[in-house]
Amino acid sequence: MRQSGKTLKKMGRPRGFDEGAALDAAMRLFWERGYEGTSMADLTKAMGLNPPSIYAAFGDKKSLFTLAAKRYAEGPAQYQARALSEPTLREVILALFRNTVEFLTDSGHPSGCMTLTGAMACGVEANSAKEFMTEIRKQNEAGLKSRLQQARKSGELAADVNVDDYARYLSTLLGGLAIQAANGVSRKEMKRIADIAVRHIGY
Amino acid sequence: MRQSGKTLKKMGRPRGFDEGAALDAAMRLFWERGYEGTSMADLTKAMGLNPPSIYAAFGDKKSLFTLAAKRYAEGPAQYQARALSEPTLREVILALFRNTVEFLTDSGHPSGCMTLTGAMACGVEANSAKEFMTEIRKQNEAGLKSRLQQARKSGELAADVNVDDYARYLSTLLGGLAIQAANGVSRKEMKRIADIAVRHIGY
DNA sequence: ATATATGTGTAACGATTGTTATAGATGTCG
DNA sequence: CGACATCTATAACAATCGTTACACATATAT
Repeated sequence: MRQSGKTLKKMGRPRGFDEGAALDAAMRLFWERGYEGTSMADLTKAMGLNPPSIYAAFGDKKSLFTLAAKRYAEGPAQYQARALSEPTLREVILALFRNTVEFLTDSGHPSGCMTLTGAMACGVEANSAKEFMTEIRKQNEAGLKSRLQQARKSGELAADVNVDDYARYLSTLLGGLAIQAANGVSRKEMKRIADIAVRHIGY
Repeated sequence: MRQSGKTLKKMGRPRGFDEGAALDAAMRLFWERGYEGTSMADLTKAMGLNPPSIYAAFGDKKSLFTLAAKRYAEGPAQYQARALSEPTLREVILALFRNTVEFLTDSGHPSGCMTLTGAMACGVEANSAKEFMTEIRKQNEAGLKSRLQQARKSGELAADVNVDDYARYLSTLLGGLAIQAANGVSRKEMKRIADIAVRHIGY
């Protein structure tokens, strides 16, 4: 349907903008605010285009989001694929974690993973709702932390263990399970994941 | 401001609905579809109330969401607090994972954790976007899995390790890090989480 | 140059968003 | 029984949503 480089038939007026750059702007916006949190008005502003140009080049909003997501998967998200190409398994796993941490906290792009934030909607409007959810998660982590401190005093937890870090680590595992649930993983499968987790922890 | 039980001044027409039940309906809806994915029209239908009744009893949409979220934290989400009250640390951690898996996959309520899904918007409209994000996450996990299979053939990974489960486990950890990023955890802190993770795995 | 095909800009579309004004119903209190 | 206070229902509000009709600009092809 679409053909931008070659001259096949009668050409009309050529496109006056860089499709890649426009798509990048859309990607960043979806990445930051999620699908529902990003309006076409926001997009027109960020992409520097008027609605008809967007619709002509990328289709409707859903289609634009899909294109932006593909660009994300084939671009910024390649840090994972790079890790997988390390020679040994040990290096793969170390690189996986190293790259992930680096990517998630890189200031060069919206922080976080678009596969989460892109669905975690947040127009400026809904920001307070999102923040409140974050607060609840932090409270849970705080509860866990104080329980760990208690265990430390009772000697159940070695004194050289950093309680903050360990609470965050456990929180990370539990939060990861919530994502697996969002992925549609079954209870049986999740139990096996949890089994591996507690086994590796040492319980 | 509000007073429902006691008779203090002149009373007017009493409320014709159960506030708790109405709030439960709102909670379920937000839990399933997120803040932005749930419209006031949806809420009026699910709660069986007309807009003015909702606004009089719970305030505006933001306020209603906050009340619903509190109800969630103090109700269904107490599974975590219950785990923390186990006598020993070992039991705490085992219960934490057991309860979490059970809760996340319980068919008695919307699956997943509201602190994620409540912010992960999805009106029916945006569902395809969310599903596409899930698909990307699954593809990443699949890539990881095939890399593990390769490692297994080369002997780096013990033959008795279930590759599916192990891939999901690593995915869980990495996804959990993405949530930590959404929580606003710093790079330095995330590195320490990752250190604990790889140490426990054995690398 | 003329015809044609495509892109761009403006301005509007109907639908839905969250919210509220208004009128009527229904209870409690003096 | 009124007088009053509150709740309920209908219907509308302005604003924004995603989307498109229309007119005009700008390129290629003959």
